[in-house]
Amino acid sequence: MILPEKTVSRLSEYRRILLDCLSKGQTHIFSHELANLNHITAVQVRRDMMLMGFSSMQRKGYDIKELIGAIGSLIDTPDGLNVAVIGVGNFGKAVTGYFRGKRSKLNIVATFDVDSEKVGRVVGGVKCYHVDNLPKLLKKLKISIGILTVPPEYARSMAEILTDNGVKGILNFTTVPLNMPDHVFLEEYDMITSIEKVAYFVKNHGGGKKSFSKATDASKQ
Amino acid sequence: MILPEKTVSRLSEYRRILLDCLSKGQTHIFSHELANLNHITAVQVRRDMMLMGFSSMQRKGYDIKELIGAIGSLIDTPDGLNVAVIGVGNFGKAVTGYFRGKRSKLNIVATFDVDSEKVGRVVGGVKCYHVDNLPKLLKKLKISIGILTVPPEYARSMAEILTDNGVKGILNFTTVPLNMPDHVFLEEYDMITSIEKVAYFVKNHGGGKKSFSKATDASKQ
DNA sequence: AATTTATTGTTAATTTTAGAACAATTATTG
DNA sequence: CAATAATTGTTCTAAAATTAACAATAAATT
Ligand SMILES: NC(=O)c1ccc[n+]([C@@H]2O[C@H](COP(=O)([O-])OP(=O)(O)OC[C@H]3O[C@@H](n4cnc5c(N)ncnc54)[C@H](O)[C@@H]3O)[C@@H](O)[C@H]2O)c1
Ligand SMILES: NC(=O)c1ccc[n+]([C@@H]2O[C@H](COP(=O)([O-])OP(=O)(O)OC[C@H]3O[C@@H](n4cnc5c(N)ncnc54)[C@H](O)[C@@H]3O)[C@@H](O)[C@H]2O)c1
Repeated sequence: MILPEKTVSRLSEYRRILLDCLSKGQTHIFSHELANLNHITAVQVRRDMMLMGFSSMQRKGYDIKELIGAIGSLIDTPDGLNVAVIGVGNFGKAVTGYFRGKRSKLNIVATFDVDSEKVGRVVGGVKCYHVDNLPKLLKKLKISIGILTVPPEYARSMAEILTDNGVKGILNFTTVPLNMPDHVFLEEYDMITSIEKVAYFVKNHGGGKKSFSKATDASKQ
Repeated sequence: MILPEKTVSRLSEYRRILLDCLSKGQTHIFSHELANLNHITAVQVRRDMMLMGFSSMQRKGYDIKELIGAIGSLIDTPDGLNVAVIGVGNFGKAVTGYFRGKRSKLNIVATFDVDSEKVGRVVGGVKCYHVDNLPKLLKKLKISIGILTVPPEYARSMAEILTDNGVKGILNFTTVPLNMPDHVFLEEYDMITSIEKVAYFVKNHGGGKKSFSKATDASKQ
């Protein structure tokens, strides 16, 4: 049974927060606590738990370790997935460095570039190869996820190489919207859109979302 | 009248694409063309146009220049908004460099850090100041948007300084969810969440969104 | 051990977002 | 200039996401 995209995003966020709680020695957490830490509502948390088929001992809150495990068993692949970063300029390098070691089940196993300054070196902690080797290495290293951080004009051709060589998911940071075959999951993000959204609401609202200040479940703790 | 967040995001994306079309000498565009370039449906485009109160000469498509202007008049502030980046490590530097010059109405006027290697220098094309000067300079430079790229442990305190000194919108790239007063618009993004979403769907679906392959409006052109 | 309190799981209601359908309109064609 | 074709604006419908409401349950309190 497949979970909604929004729920999956939240599970990832829950896990980040739960790991933090765990490292501080906390063992259980109530729905409204997890909600507060994430700035969402407790109902939403409980609903997500329900969707993923997770339940707690009533009145004790959710067992943090178990919950982390449950989220992991949904998101992670037991043997991990291999990831490649294509284009390691300023942004690609920052991304690579940021990911490294963050999730043991997602391994950035190679980066690719055309720049002879980078090819053959270690960039952001990972070996950089020339893009000419991309098709070969994608298969050899069993890479199933690609992160695109090349200049916009190369986005389409690189995406094609990825999908032609077994990649099943792409995280596209270029400004070029891609059109992927149905069997490839595509996630796109452009921070210009984010900042323009902020700008719009700063301009038209003096900042601030809606005006949610209702007294519900969520205002507890 | 306030537009839905999703519509605002799309307007930003439309503008990016339209600017590209304009630079290629195109003067008009049909709803289905704009939709195809963005990989959404034509209805959605027309609906967004309706929401923003924009209309075309029927049968000629939308006037690209006019549309860009209309989007600008909604998103942009005539005199522009000033933006600050807090924390110019790998990621902050990449972000600063990426934004610079991308939108003339959003000016990154200062960056802030604690590292003496950076303070006083120009980082990513913008002067870097010591965070100690943050309160003073936020007011002096009339900064209304802050981009947070500091290490997680400083996110909360930096956000507080921002909101205490007139900032009305925050783009938070740290892994710490923030709790903002109602009058501040907050946008958060973490790429770990994005990649884990990709991982989930690669694992549970062999990639691929839903399975939308219906013959509608959108399949034209 | 009865009563109160806190918290969950779930259903129902609401809101938000997207899609389908189609009449109205304008260009193009014969 | 009538008929046809293409495209929009909008209404009506559908789906997705969120929130509210509440019964069920288990702990805590008396
Ligand atoms: N989505 C976002 O939020 C965001 C933020 C910053 C940058 N970006 C995008 O990321 C991309 C890179 O930005 P940047 O600031 O790092 O630019 P950059 O110029 O610093 O880096 C681009 C890198 O790609 C390499 N490259 C060029 N052609 C290539 C190819 N065919 N195959 C592999 N590598 C190739 C270059 O050698 C360079 O190292 C751009 O498309 C930019 O728009 C996106
Ligand atoms: N959201 C994302 O997609 C994403 C991606 C990469 C990094 N990040 C986040 O961005 C942040 C920075 O990441 P990075 O890779 O650039 O790390 P980094 O260590 O390279 O940079 C951090 C910078 O912040 C400076 N700094 C430290 N304390 C400060 C303070 N109190 N005020 C101002 N500046 C201060 C440091 O001197 C350094 O220059 C982290 O929180 C990281 O989690 C987010």
